Amino acid sequence: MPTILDVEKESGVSKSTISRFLNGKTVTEQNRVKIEKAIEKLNYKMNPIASGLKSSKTFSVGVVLPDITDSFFPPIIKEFERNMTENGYNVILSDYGNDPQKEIRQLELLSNKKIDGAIIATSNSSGKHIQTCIDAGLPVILLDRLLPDIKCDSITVDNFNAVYDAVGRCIKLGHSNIGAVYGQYYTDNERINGLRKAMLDHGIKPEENKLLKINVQEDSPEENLGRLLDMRDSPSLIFCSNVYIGIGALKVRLRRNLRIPQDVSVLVFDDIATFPNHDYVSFIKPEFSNISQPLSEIGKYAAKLLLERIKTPWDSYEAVNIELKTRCNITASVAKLIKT
Amino acid sequence: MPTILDVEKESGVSKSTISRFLNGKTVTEQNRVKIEKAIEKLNYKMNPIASGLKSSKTFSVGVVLPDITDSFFPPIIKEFERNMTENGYNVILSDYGNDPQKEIRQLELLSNKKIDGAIIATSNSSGKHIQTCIDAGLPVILLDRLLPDIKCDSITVDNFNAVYDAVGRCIKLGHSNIGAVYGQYYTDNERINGLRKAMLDHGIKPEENKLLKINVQEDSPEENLGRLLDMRDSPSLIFCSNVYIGIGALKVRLRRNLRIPQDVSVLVFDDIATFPNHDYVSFIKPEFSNISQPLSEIGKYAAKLLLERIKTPWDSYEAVNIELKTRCNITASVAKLIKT
DNA sequence: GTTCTCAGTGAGAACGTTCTCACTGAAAGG
DNA sequence: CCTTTCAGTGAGAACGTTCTCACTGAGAAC
Repeated sequence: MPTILDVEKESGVSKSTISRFLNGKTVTEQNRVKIEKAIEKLNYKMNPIASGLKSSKTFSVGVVLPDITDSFFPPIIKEFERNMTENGYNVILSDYGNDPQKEIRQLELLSNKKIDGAIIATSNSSGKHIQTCIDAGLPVILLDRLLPDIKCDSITVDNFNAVYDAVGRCIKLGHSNIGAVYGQYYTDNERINGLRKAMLDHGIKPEENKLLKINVQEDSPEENLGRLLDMRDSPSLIFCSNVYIGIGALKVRLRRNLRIPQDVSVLVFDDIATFPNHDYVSFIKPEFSNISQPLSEIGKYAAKLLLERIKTPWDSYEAVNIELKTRCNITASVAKLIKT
Repeated sequence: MPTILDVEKESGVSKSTISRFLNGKTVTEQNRVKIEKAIEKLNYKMNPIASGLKSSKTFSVGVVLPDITDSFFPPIIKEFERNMTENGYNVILSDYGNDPQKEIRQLELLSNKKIDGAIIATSNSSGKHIQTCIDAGLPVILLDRLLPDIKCDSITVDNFNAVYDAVGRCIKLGHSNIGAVYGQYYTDNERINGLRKAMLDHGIKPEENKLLKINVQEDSPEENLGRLLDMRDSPSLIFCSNVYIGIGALKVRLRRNLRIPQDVSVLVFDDIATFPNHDYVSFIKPEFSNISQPLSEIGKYAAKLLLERIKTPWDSYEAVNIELKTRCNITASVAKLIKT
């Protein structure tokens, strides 16, 4: 492999000037020609390891996730990677398998590896490990949640307001007896609080026994949806706070042969068919009303912000939260109980 | 950040010995204690960039894919990453968006980045870019396909034999009027050839007008499945050579309200519900008979083989193909036309 | 007791860049 | 015409490791 010293010999231009040229600084026209000719002739490629040693930049960034087989992440990663690659960065993938302890270890490993930045979908409610990175000058961006006790950039969607608005629209259609099944995560919590607030602001008292919290890893969404349906005073509208529960609703619909929205109206957070090769649901009519997240956008903005942070010295910015808009699609799955 | 020289001063042991200790060579007990104490005290972490400069090892490997949002890949990547991480390697993700030209560029970028190895699901039928890497001493492992003209390790499943056997079983159940819809990829080709051979070996001449090749990006699987169903002498068994087409079959079943297997028998290559949060199909009875690929295993063996190749000097091995076994599950979706 | 072996050691070169700093010479300013 | 400026230059140090090589000294072999 030819080195910059070979190019120096071949071109007759000093390695300092060659290095400058390679890093985009201006050199005289005649030197540019000489250098380019020599590089071409030798098929010289700069060695990024040697380059990184002095500059302590690796042009690699980390992506730390709980589970890449969760359909939420691939579209985000795809767009993130595309944007980072376009800017000369590589993306290192780190799946911590939903293990909060492993998450901490993985982030530390990446940090020791001298990555230039990272995005992380954390499962720890404490952000100590993240704060450590930031303090060490490593830019980190939080994905899909906030950690109130640390100063850290984040990309989220407006879970609270999205549900607040969507449920508000359903209430205006006449629904007041509202139930929900929701999961154990940060986002589920935000969403269900949006629902509560919407009800309260419309003068409806949420019935807590109709808001069922489940552990999506352990509990069955279908079973809990069934409990709502089997109540004496069963809800006219059921909100499913994530895709797992939405799919539960789909199963219940088919199993019980439910008529939607005659028997019950349904509102789901997330898209049920996210994967291009798994869209075997959208044609079942009526589609569920849903709130869909701009997954590619999340990846895009994560890349954009991270690139900015990498450029800027660590102490000269305030942490920001980029809150992206969801898209709400109320379909025939929500009954109009009153004329509008 | 403390360096090895700080540890040298603190411990009184020379940096050579410290380096040896850090790389797992034996040092005397007393030196070990001194070094460990100094490292602990200074919170020293080895700088992998500096280390990589001399040793030209980055402990990073690449994963080059056409599309990470294809549900086929995440389970593979997950297991691959887990195994590589356990062995101290990082995984760099590179999604080339189904663009063969970009694939070549991305692999070259990774190669220039001095990764230690790579796995690639190629979309190029020529392996020139891969051969270039191998010749340069960079181990590359092919995923899910073979390239006959280059000497390269690969991990595949036994597409041909899996279909050969499965179709053979269907034929023994009495099916002889067999149709198929298949895609444009290498694997589709292997599979459909397995089908052809199975028919021929049972003395049945495949009717080529019932073996419909489609471009899964452009053509509609449903439409083509419909064409088979609408034939005067329509097949008693339809083989779908991949998950996209299998989902097409699912849609057709629901749209046309087909009775399976009374109206037609179905055999699908791949699992329809691969994603943990997308299993809203398996409960529709009868499940489609299918051939499922051991995705985690693919990731595991890819990691195993790649680690081996990284250890071994490039010219001392013969390229191998690891062909993993699929699992065939013939359900009630294939009618028994004759008593067995 | 003398030689041989060999695991363990430390000094210093090497890896291939970037960075620092002093220098050059042409253009600008007086 | 003389000073000032400043973009561009090249020599050599620096980055933090690993590698090479000559050396040590304890135990084995004779």
